[in-house]
Amino acid sequence: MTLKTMPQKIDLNQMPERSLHLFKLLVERFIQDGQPVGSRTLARDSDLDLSPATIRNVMADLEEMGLLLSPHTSAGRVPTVKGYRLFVDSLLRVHKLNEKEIERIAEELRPRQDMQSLLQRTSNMLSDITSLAGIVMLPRQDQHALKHVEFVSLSENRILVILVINDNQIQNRIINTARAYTFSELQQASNYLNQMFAGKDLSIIRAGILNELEKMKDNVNQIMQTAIEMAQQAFMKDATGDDYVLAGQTNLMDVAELCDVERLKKLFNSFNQKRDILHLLEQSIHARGVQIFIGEEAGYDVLDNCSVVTSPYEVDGQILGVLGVIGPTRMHYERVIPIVDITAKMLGSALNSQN
Amino acid sequence: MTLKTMPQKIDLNQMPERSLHLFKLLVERFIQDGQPVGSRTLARDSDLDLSPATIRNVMADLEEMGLLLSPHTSAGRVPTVKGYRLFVDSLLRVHKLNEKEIERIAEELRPRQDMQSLLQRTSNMLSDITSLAGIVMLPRQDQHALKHVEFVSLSENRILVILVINDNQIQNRIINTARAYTFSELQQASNYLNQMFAGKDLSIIRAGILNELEKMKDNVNQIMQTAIEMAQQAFMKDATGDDYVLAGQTNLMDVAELCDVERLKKLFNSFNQKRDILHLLEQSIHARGVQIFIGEEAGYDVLDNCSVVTSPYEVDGQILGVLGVIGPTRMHYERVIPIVDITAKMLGSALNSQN
DNA sequence: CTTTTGCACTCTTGACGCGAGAGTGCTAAA
DNA sequence: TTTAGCACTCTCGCGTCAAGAGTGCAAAAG
Repeated sequence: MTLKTMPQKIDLNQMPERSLHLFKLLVERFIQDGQPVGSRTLARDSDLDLSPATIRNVMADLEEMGLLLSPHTSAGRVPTVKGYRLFVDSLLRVHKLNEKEIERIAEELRPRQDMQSLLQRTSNMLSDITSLAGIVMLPRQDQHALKHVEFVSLSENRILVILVINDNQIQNRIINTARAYTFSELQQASNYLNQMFAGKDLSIIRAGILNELEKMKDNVNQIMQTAIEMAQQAFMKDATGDDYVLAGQTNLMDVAELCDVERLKKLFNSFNQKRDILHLLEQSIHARGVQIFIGEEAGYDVLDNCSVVTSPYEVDGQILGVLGVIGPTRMHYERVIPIVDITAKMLGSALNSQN
Repeated sequence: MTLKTMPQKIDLNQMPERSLHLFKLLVERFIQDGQPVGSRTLARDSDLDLSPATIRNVMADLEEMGLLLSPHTSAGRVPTVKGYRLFVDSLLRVHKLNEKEIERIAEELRPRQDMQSLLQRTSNMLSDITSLAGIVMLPRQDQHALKHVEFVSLSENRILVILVINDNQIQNRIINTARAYTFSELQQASNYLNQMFAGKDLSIIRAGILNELEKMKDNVNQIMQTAIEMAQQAFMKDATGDDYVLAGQTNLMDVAELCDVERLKKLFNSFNQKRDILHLLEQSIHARGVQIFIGEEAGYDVLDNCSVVTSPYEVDGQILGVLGVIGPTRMHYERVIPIVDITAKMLGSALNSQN
């Protein structure tokens, strides 16, 4: 008795071929029309020539294994989270994308102005093409090689600092200074800093700056002092770009499973707070290839009835971030998975060619 | 007979004092609890000592004037759009904000890093403090005095152009060039352009550049040629910042009137498309002070059952943009109006002190 | 002339019951 | 092992019903 309730790993080889086949059919059917599917329907669908009663027996077995469950006695069955897991991991045949779709993706990911808008566009495209919500994490900031620093005086005591990082990221920061600086002072300061730090990582630069500050007590070189002071302000606080771009949230409002306003609100709120979602995305940052989170499997109860299909994207083998699609557990995985997969790859190369 | 159906202006002086009073009470009551209010309730609420029947007569009059209507025969009455109009224009007593709230606003609008984040914060604050959706239009771009231009080489044939405009806006644009430029070439080019165009408006600069291009055929000065060519690319396309920052959309999901998913979806979609909403905001850009759009009055049917309270914000008497709050028609105008009002003023001065 | 009382009427809302339909589980037969 | 038969259960839609809220109107009261 207790055995039945024990969550047990599914051993594919132990399972009758037929059961698996029927299970797959059931899941596909359910994904299609969202209704619990009953024995009769399944009997008709399957190419095997079996009576509903037989199907019922099989279904009872599958339910015992924890792959199916019925919402109530006289409804058909729906897949459980565990069922979906088995389905996507072992049963799913992924579609090939057709030429047109690939072209569409390539077109949208054409290298363009700046990274931000490329990522935005990627997210839009994902949501558009899947009719679900698209999400693209902004690149992780763990490596920032300073390419160039530049100062521009804005007013009396406000200076614009422009940092060019890794060749393709641009950061603007405004710092307030105690006194006004002349144009040439600023120029000399930036020359000095560029000479000293260009190519180095920001973390190293920070350490270096502290170092210089020490030395400075002895050294009265005005230029250096200016430069270091400004650098201090400019580099010290890290603009943590821990963030993502989300698109097509409204697509989720069509999904029948989520159409109660309370649930939607919770979901949207957690999109805004970003914390949970970021957490989830970060989990897949070191997976290689597509990863799938099903329902509240991952422990985020706002994602009940939702699945998230993710893939890291990388440039030069360096993983920069994660992108993906958020939708109902009942989504067309066979389409979504290759889309996410190919998008991640193409985004990688688009970013690469932008350098 | 036909007279009754004619939409007629309400003449306050023509209306019995008492009717107005009761009407105001009714609207306030309805705003409070969202239920159609009946004669008995209103009789209890009013300090006048009248029987429900009398109230009913008054209500019938008000309905005839088009200020009220009953959802069905045996429900109470609710204000019509016209009713709301009368209410907000003539009956409403605006609350004074208490110290704490003003402080809160001031705190959030403390001048900070860059304009973008200030506006974002303003929007968040508006939504937070009203429990509705906050919206802040990005400053109109009709005046862009070029303060400074700077070139930074990113790679072989990609150059970062930094435009500082109006002392407080920074634009980064990346342009692609046919050949690589040396550091000093870039420097000379920017010097040349700064000298020539600093302080001028972008539109004038564009004209100027075309002019120079003409002359250039004769002139073979390499520096100038480089500069003009790059400027051509950099200045020509206008980064139309026609846009806004929206916050707290999820607050609208609590609003009973909108809680059907279809309506919400439409509303959210039009937030995303931005077109309609921008249109609406632009209408109030030349109003002085707070303006209120009620329901589909303005002709945007997605805004059915919604009101938008807006106010332009300005620096040095120059109107930069519009901010406001979006909520159900049944909102606490007496609180929202002063909040929007004061926020617009404080945002103006925050932007001002940022220069 | 205004206000109130009384009353009939209308409309919503929730509860209840009912029957149809769908699907199940179990048992016994093939 | 599979199937047929059958009783059982649950949802869903529909109509009914009574309660409650609020109205409009007419006649009485002030």
